[in-house]
Amino acid sequence: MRTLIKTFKALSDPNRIRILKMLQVRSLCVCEIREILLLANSTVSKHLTLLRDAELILDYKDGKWVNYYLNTSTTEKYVSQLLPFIANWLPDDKTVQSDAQKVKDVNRDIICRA
Amino acid sequence: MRTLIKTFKALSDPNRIRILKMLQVRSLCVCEIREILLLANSTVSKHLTLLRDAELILDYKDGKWVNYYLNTSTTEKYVSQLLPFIANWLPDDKTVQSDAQKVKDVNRDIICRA
DNA sequence: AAATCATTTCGTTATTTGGCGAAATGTAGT
DNA sequence: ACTACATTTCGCCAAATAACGAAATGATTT
Repeated sequence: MRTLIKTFKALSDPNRIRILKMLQVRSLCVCEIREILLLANSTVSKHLTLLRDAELILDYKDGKWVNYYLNTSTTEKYVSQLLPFIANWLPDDKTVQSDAQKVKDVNRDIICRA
Repeated sequence: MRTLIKTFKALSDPNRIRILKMLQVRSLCVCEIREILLLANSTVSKHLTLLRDAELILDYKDGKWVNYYLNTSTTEKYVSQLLPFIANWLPDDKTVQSDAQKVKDVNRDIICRA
């Protein structure tokens, strides 16, 4: 039960859903996400920690950057069943569409100097 | 997006999940649920309102009782896809199992006099 | 080793959430 | 009409959540 609730709570915030939908396009670092969501770095970092605790995402270090990506190969039952649904949801959401375009356009080396 | 978040928020509370799992056994009135969850009537009513707003459950009046039941025929995309999963989840949860037994044993005419 | 820069952690604040009891509402049966 | 009783609504409180900026951490490059 605790795990299930943790999973649903992780999915209960629009900014975290936007993050998951952005990660469908490609893996991202904190400052790229910050730039698109227009939140503070610390806020984005917190959201990512929450998503990782729920096993919805994973990360790996790449130099000074931390890349976050969807945990599509998780052994966690709820995540493995929910992620495919989320991948197919919100195809017509304007914010999600705009986020996806920004993910394609964003250049980490320029953006993250801010 | 708003609808999706509302759905996930409705599913993000253990007492509301317990209610949904109990409703898998049969439809229930507020005081039966109150008796099993050991919460105040007003609290149960609030949870039920939230679940109904998310279209996860429906209700109908039966005399002085209001019967709540799972909205298995909803047209709402998220609910129609999530409810079947929830129905199959938590089969080994002790609380959920105990709740299910209590649902079978509970007699509305005795319980609701309290 | 020092400087730079991405990220995380910490402390604070405003809002939301889940809980209660009391009062209001609605229905059934006398 | 009155009473009984299930449910809902209201007002309140405590805990959880999402946000920020500032300070701490970790890694790369000079």
